[in-house]
Amino acid sequence: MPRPRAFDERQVLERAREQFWATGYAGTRMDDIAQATGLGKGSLYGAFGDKGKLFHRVFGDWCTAVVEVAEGRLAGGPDAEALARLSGYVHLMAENTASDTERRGCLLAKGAAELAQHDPTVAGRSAETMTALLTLLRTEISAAQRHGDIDSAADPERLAALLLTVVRGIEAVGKAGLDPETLRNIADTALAVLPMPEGQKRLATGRSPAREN
Amino acid sequence: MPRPRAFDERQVLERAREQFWATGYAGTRMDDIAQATGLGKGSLYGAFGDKGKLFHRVFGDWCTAVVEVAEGRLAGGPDAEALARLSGYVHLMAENTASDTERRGCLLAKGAAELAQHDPTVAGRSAETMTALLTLLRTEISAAQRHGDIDSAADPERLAALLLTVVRGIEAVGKAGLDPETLRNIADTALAVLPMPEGQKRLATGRSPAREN
DNA sequence: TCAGTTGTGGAATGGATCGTCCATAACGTA
DNA sequence: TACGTTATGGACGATCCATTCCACAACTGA
Repeated sequence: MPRPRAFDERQVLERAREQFWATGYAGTRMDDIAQATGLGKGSLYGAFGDKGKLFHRVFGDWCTAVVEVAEGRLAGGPDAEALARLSGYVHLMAENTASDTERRGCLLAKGAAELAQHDPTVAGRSAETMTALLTLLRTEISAAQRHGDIDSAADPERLAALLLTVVRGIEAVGKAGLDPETLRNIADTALAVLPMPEGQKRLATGRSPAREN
Repeated sequence: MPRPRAFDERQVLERAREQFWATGYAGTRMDDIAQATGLGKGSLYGAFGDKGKLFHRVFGDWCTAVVEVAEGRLAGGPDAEALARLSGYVHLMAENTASDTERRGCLLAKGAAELAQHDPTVAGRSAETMTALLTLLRTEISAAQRHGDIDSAADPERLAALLLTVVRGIEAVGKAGLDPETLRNIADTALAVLPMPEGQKRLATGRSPAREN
């Protein structure tokens, strides 16, 4: 009956995300998005509402993706490899920031910085994302403790919060201008200082540690 | 000869900072600043140039203040108290974010997130600030190592980068919505995991540690 | 007291931007 | 094939905002 849409919604959202990511919410014009997607303004507004709704959609999808990446790296697997999974995740996040030569940073951080204060939707979604990441990290830390790779006297909740803070902090100091090599070192160091069980030797925190994956 | 200014420049900058802090760069209008300071637009532009220059001024002052706070807490003092100074600093930063009920975050992070990508002045100034903080932290960590409060096998440069990341990360996850109590715990945990010298008992990382100042 | 210089503040300007509107196009169904 | 419904996209209106302009005020040195 009706005329069907001539565009792929996912693709449009992708282009819109690129724009918001590159120039922030206030800094991107709807005309930019129209141009980038090839859509006319009428179609854009007809399909997504207004600028705010479109951003919420993009922001929400991004948050979902952030959690999915973490799930892909962390969730599931034998306890014996839990520490390796944690290490892989933290290093992956550091590498993402280190290789972000355009200094775009993370849309989650950027959006939260710009809008969380005044936009309850953004604030709520970012908070949800944080707690989801916390849960994933805590689960993995508990697994590593069961296998004896992390001191079981430590509170997994607290270590999870610390690792989350380091991951998000790497993003922040990266955007603030620290060089890629330093960012990678931070990931190393954060993993190296995790408390080992009594009597077990801790990983190197010295000047030339072999980077273990 | 000329007519003297009828306003206090410092005070005007303070009000302008409040505005930029509250609503970001793109989000604040020059009219807002004119209203907040009581100045007319002519005076504002005559005294500070344009919006960009005014923001650079405010941003620069903020960065200076951030470093000064760190210097006040960290620089100087006996080696025996170096670890306590580090602890005080990290906890102070956590407390700042924890008590920021308006979720304004830090202007340094906010400004860098919004502008660093496209504004070399902001990018440069924030990078300078990071390296200044790194230097302060490294010096203090070395002092604590001399006194035997931190394992001297650890690289002070790396530990400093880790602590800086934690401090900036607390700011980030705070803005993202983690609750104040968690933020305070993160500061505790970050200090607790610092490597102790061989054979010395590490601080508690367990579930109910006494918060030492 | 007067002249010259700079500060003041609000009106005016010019450009940019969000969102709407509408004539037209494309599709499925009867 | 004709019709109803939705999509399309570019022009348009209204608003907003940074910056300039200008008439006037305040001050100092001569």
